[in-house]
Amino acid sequence: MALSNIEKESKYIYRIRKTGSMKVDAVVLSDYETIDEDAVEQIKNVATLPGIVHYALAMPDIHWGYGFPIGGVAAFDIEDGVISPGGVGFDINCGVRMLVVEGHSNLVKDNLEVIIQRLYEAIPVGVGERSEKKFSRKEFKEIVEKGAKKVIELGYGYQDDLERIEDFGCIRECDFSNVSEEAFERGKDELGTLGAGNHFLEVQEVAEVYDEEVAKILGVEKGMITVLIHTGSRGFGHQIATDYIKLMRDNLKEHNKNLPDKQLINAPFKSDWGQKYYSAMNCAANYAFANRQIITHLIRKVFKTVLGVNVRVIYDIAHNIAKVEEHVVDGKKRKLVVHRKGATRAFGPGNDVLPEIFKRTGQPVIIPGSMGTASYLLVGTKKAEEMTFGSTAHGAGRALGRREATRELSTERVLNELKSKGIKIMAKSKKGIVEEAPEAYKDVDKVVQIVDELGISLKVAKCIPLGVMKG
DNA sequence: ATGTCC
Repeated sequence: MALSNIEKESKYIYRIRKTGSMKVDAVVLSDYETIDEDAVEQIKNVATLPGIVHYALAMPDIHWGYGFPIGGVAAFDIEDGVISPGGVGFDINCGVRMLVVEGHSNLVKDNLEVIIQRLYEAIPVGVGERSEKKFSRKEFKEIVEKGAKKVIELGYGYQDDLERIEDFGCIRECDFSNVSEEAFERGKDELGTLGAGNHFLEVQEVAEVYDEEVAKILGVEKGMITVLIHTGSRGFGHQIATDYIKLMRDNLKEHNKNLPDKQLINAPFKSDWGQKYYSAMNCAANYAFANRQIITHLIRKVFKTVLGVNVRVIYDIAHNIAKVEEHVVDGKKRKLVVHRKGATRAFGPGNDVLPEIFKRTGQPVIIPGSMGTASYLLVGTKKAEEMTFGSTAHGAGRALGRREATRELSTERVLNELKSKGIKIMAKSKKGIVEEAPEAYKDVDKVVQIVDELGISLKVAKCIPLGVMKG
């Protein structure tokens, strides 16, 4: 790979010194072999944006995305910095929630086929798939302004679930009046649906525990059955991203005239357009928290009905979002707009925003693997707060583009490989199976090893898949 | 990711 101007700073830390219009350095946390040149070009572009602070960062799962790379973290000064839809991603608050099933694991294993089947029947999955449940416009507004809390009030889950969700499942700086009618129309029938692409629902087993004490506090033990939900804000968030990319393009021509890449379209955070996008984006973030909450409720119903067992929430994280946070930069506390696109918040022990239960451990971090590979539960660290604006990786990261994967892999082979590992799969589309094949992704074990070794999040447990459901 | 192009 011909990466120019990249310096090895230490193991897994590579720095690209600022040149040209870059305002800060770019830093890539990865092993050299897997760094993709196009994605490095993107992180260098991000470093040119107004008000960027300290450095533009890339996590070990970095790969090419719309404008900003996926696996990217960029923090902007709240006063003279910007907010960019491309720095959040189209699937606003795409994220992961981990659940644990109470009762003996063999009960689930012996009934796996029926459990997967029932989950498949209970949770709408696939492109454009609608929910049976219809919410009124008034309810919908409250859901996108109050997030998981509102759907819990409507009967989808328990009050206790809330402290097990990042930001308690609600981002307050939101305003439904900044959401288009079209976004509402697309979103109103999709609450409680999984979607397609890399979204999935997986039944897993805790195969290994690296830190017994922390695992116990988080609520997992070796041998337990977990369920992982990976989904986001569906057509609702997608439409909000689309709307504001266009609005910023039409209304902020002068501000955006010197962009190295049109896809980096952005607005000054404190400007009208910046605030409008921020408040609409947060509606989508709340929608996604509510979506994962409703899906949790549907999963609980299946496990209760089929096996008579309860399901608890371990944690729910966002990995496509921009947030206002306080961080210490060069010894000074500053208010920043932190963009995490394919990156997970990883706040450490003692952080003020965490609930009591996680004050000792740091916040739980969930890093899912690709279909048929392991997923990890970790905790955030002080080191992440010092080094990465409190961030870590979000997954395996694509190695092959969707088109490449479709060309190079066969559905049959992917299915046979899953079968040979004893993994049950229910999938809506054949196309999805090849696009999401393990071979299309980097090695999640390696990504997790790197973030753990860097100390920006620490391994707690590893879960291996038993059954998976996909769009 | 996505009513896989307005």
